[in-house]
Amino acid sequence: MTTLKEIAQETGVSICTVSRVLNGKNREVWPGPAQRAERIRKIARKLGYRVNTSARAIRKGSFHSIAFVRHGTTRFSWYPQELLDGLEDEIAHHGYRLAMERLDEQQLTHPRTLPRFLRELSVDGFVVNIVCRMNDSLIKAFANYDRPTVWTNFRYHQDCVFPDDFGAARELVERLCGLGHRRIAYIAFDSMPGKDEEAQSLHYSVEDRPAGYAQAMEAAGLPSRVAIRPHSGQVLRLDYADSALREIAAWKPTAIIAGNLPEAASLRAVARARGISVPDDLAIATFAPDIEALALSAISAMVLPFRQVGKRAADLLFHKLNHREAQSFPPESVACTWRPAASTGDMPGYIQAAEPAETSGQKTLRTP
Amino acid sequence: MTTLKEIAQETGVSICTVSRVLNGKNREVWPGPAQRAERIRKIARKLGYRVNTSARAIRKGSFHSIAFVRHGTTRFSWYPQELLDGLEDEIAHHGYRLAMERLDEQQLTHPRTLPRFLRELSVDGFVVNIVCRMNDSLIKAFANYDRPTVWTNFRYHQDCVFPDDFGAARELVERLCGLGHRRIAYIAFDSMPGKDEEAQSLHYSVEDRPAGYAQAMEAAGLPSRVAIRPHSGQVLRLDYADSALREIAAWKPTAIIAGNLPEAASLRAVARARGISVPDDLAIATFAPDIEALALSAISAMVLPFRQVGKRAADLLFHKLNHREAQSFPPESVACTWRPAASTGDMPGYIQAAEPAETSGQKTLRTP
DNA sequence: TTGTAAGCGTTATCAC
DNA sequence: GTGATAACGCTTACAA
Repeated sequence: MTTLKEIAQETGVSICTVSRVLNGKNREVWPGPAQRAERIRKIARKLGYRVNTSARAIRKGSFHSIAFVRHGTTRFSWYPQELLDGLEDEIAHHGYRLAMERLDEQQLTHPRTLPRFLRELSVDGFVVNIVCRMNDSLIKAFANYDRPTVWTNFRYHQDCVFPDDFGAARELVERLCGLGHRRIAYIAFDSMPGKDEEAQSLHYSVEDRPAGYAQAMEAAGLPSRVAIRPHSGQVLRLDYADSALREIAAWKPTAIIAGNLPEAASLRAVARARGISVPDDLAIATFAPDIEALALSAISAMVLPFRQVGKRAADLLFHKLNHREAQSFPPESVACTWRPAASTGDMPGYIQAAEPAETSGQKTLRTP
Repeated sequence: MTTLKEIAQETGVSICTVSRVLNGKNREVWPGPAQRAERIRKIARKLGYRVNTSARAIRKGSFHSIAFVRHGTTRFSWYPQELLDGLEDEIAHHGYRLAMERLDEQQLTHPRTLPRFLRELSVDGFVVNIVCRMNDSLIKAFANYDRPTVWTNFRYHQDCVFPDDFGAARELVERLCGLGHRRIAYIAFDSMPGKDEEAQSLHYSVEDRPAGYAQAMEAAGLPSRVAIRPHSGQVLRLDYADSALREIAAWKPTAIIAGNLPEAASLRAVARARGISVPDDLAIATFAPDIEALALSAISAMVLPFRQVGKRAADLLFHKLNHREAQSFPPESVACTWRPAASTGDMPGYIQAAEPAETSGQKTLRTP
């Protein structure tokens, strides 16, 4: 690795001159020094000089590094690429770097096996992505480390940034009302009935989405109808979708809000199998990150703003870093945006290939 | 932050003694020094001492940090959490850390906007996760940086680690043969017909899986049958699944290998809608990472070993780091493992709720 | 504008 | 087993 020393020797000036020139701390108004500065830069380029960030860090007293902390158990952490994107953009803008760290279950109970990044604390702050509602011990554990911390995709009473799932559910109801829907049901496969221990490991949206739905329906003076199935880790639950749709069929809904995208996909698949056109006969709406690969044109969605969540988390972290007295901030929810279903929900190719509508018989869900 | 100096002052010994004790470089066989060492450790603990990794790095001449490089465009990178897990485990084992970095398209063409980690090169090596087959310029770009580099989930003629998709497809055929299947079709929705420019942006598995299938079928003396649909970014393509199943229905397959999990899920959904029992009437097999959430009990799969891919990538990177003369290594594919469908493929709950089988009419795919 | 010199926190060397 | 001393690469008063 090229050092300032080598460049100094090559150019015949002192080390600190090289440092100053390369950091742009000379005004370079006179021709002589300006020429010399140009020569220094040229040689630095020729030698492929890169500043040694460790040496710089040791002088500046900062690691210029933020840890992104996820849970060792996959389902206890959730972040789309977008969240990392937003985070990285903002962090890079401040000249910092993102270090991926993992926190395993037993590392919290046995401090002997603390992960390296906590043993060494070689970062300036934490962005935590542990989305389950565990007991407060974890949060207190982070409070003990003298580092600014921001929680992402997690709702708590302070220091957190998360998509406004409650507001999104409300807006979904309002949008559907605006489209003329009056009988809007809510279907989810991953809510737990009770407030038992297991429920504590669920993402806040599992509570907030149905709550937002219920509140908005009540505010609109409309009757709510909810069908819940117990959680299962499967990507498609056609059996759940089928039985949930049957459960509310007699109620004749014209729109359904699904708890998440796979659930919406399951519902759509079952609707198709029954010859119900989506969204023409039955609107399906849900919540989804803005990932191209998840595009489901027939399904309306509130788009979860994970890029902004990441960006905002970084903003708040740097604010904490620059104002060490500011110890915590109130919870921040980021608004979701409405993405209506494409009008060509059922693709011509499928319509043509589908079973003749009369064979599926069941039409109870169709609107008059 | 507590430093060695403070501990030295507190205990009344020299800085380097503290350093030695804390690094366990004293044998501590005599009682006197052993007691003193204990006292030093105690005070270090009391003061909350953490080694300054920057200072250590500057002394050791290493950043103790590996960059994980992903592409700024989401679809050009792909890594499950498992890959990161395997990588982190191995990296942490060597006392290194993982820095997340992103490479955007225009940063490659305009060197002015090089990302910080490449401008500063403050890592010891690169683990690259850019899975599209772009032109070689990117690979050459990395070769220019004097850092060991390993490519993951990417097949190339050197310096890469990836799941053995070709072998997995072969094994899928062999396993299905072992179960008595003779008419095995291959269905995929994301292969491009030609070798055009767009195809260069595809993952290697899009080629390797059908190729492995074709080779194994030929080796078994069985006729191949392939149905391909053009790529679309949607999570479910029931229309594709429907038309592809129709296309090969007359051939009367007893098993289908799907190009990936969403495709398998689409096929299963359509099979269900038609009253075809999976896997009893029609076996569906595919390729999938070992993520709990993707469990689809009725579908057989070759499990993609991403944890090992990550681990192996780290292994190879550290080998390169420790033997700087070893400039490159031949491509390494990691074997996948067979995960058969659960026998209770169609859940009783669904069967009960499903349309009566006679209404769907279409039984062409059933085996005699 | 430039050079000298000190110092950041740590580790390695080498006499003791 | 210990401690003085030097060194890692860089930044920055301060004096020239």
